[in-house]
Amino acid sequence: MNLKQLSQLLGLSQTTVSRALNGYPEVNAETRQRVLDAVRETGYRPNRAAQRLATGRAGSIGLVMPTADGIESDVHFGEFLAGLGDEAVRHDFHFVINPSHPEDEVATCRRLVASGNVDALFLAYMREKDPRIAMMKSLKTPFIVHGRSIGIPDDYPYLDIDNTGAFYDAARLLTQLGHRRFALINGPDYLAFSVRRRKGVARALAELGLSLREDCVTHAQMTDEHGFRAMQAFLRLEAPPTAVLCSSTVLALGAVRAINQAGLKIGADISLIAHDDVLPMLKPENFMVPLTTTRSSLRAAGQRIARRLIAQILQLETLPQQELWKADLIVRASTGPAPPEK
Amino acid sequence: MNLKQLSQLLGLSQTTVSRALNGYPEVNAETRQRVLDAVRETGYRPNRAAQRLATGRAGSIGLVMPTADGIESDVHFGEFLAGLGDEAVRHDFHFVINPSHPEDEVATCRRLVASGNVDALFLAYMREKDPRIAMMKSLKTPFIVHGRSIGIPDDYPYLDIDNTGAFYDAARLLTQLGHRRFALINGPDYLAFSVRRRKGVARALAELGLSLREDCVTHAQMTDEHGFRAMQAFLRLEAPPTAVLCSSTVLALGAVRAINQAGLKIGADISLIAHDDVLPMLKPENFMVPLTTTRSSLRAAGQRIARRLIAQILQLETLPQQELWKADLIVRASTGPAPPEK
DNA sequence: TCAAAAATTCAAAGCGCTTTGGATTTCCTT
DNA sequence: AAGGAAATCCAAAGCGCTTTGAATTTTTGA
Repeated sequence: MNLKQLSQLLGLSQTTVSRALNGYPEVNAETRQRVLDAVRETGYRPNRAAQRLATGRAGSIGLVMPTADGIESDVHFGEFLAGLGDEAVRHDFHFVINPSHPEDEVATCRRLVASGNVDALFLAYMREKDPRIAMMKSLKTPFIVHGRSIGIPDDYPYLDIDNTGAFYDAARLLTQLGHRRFALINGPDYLAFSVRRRKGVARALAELGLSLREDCVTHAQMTDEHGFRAMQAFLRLEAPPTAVLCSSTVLALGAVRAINQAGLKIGADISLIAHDDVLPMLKPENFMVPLTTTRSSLRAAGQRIARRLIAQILQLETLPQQELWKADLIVRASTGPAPPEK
Repeated sequence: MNLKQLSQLLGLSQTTVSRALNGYPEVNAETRQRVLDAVRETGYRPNRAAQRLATGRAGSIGLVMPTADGIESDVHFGEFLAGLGDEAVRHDFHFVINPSHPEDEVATCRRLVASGNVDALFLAYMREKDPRIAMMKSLKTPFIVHGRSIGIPDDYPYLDIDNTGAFYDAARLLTQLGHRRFALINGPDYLAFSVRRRKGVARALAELGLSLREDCVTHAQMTDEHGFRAMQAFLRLEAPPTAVLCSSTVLALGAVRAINQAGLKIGADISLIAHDDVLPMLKPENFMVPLTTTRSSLRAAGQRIARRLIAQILQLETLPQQELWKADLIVRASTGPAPPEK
């Protein structure tokens, strides 16, 4: 069943049927209803290839996967992709997934856009002064950044969470509980979100005239292993921290183990707050001691980004160009008053 | 630059140029060379949408992502996808990534095929008697299975590794080293590869009249955490195993930690072999004690599957319908003679 | 009531590629 | 040298949709 057959069936021209389906105003309401009914009955689905050819739109979104050591197998990536896919499938949008070496990202993006196979690009894993942004702004292809760069103006479309705010709030909760010795188990130091989270913690401490000690911060891939090692190192310090923040529940997993192993009690000897991307496989409430978290769903972000990207391509609706989501601070049992000084 | 312009430039018809580019025989070798040279010079790239419309092929591959708890964030997924993408991008193929609840996979696959948006489907996470296979065979859309089901005939296109053989070989190495008490830290029990790996170990033991004790096998998501807990449990047994097999280096990570924590020496007190998917972020040779592994690159599998899928769609070349890759057994320091009985 | 404006609808021209069915040339045989 | 086969190349017809420019019908205003 194609447009021609459908229009013959209805005794209308292809033009009218096409317009009825695509929401153009110059078509009688009654006629439109007839068309929609016929579509439902016949199960007509427009041929995407023909639409793409006629409109010049590719109907797909490009994403460049950084394929370096320690990045490509990011646990968080699958979850985000699930969100993206969820929304994209609803609009029959495709993906072009282009693996690339991280040093080559700019060129890969450029090539992908030039290929004409995508009509929007998705960017993530932002770094400081990320060169991809200037490059994309020089092209006319729409794009959205997940996260934000640092050190360049925020005048591009992005969706980010308020990392600074989230970690400020978390650290603030802990200072209010009397904690003074802090540690942060963070993501890679070249990624912008890590920088912001660190800044959030530092700010909360600065309000009390404190600062984050250099040996109480670690930066690395967000793996369980990293969490474990980092926590072990902290516990070996002269005056170990009593308040620890983790950039991911994956990191927290390792940290918790190290704490238990040291015979300390979470929420009493040590308070812990982790950032929760809402990975279904790792729920903070299922930890032995339920974790206090700053929460923001990665999957929801994926959906929203797909939605905005698609809206922009189809010029359906005007969604905000920049969004900064606040993370929820969820207090559970892993945070408690600072232990008395010995 | 489009076909028309290119052909005018060359003083040829569109037909001839098209044929020259698509490798048809009825074109003079010299003419073809002229065309190819012109393409290089002008940078002409055929419009994919037009090709798709003309040929009726969608130019994309569908993949249904299981989106259940503990599956979608599979660390191994990203790595596999990198392989797929790598090959697909070379042929301008797209992906349609369709998230789905696992109980709904069959219907989702069917819908995806019916949408006409994909001309091949990729299936993975095979279970016993997986219903998707019969369903796909009833349709005419090409598909490839990564892995194999169990309990139904192997008469569909697949790429699998010889899981039984790999784990048989691994276990055999250990029995030859004198080990008699075995344990297996495995993937989820409903997945076919887990079943096969267990079978491989059981077979090697059976040759010596031994069997795998029920309390020496665990099945769960392949996370560090699982590896750690499982190993801890084994070590608490009356007569702990001296030989342990892990279905993933991710599991081994946790297992190693548990062993170290118990003060035991890997390769002396306990021998360990893990299956290595060649995740760049987790190299077995970088473990404190380098790990003996059964190795098979997940990324290579992704590339190969994309290659076969695309070849089948374009009918380029005839690649084998069924491939069973042997895993390499790489002996490193984590395996040694069984310790003397006390 | 009639011309002008607004609301609907339509025919036809692409979008850029593949492919069918013929032309036209060139190459062999005999 | 002539007839037929083989080798090349071409014009034109789609593929199924969108969109332009115009035609037709309905409303509106004076």
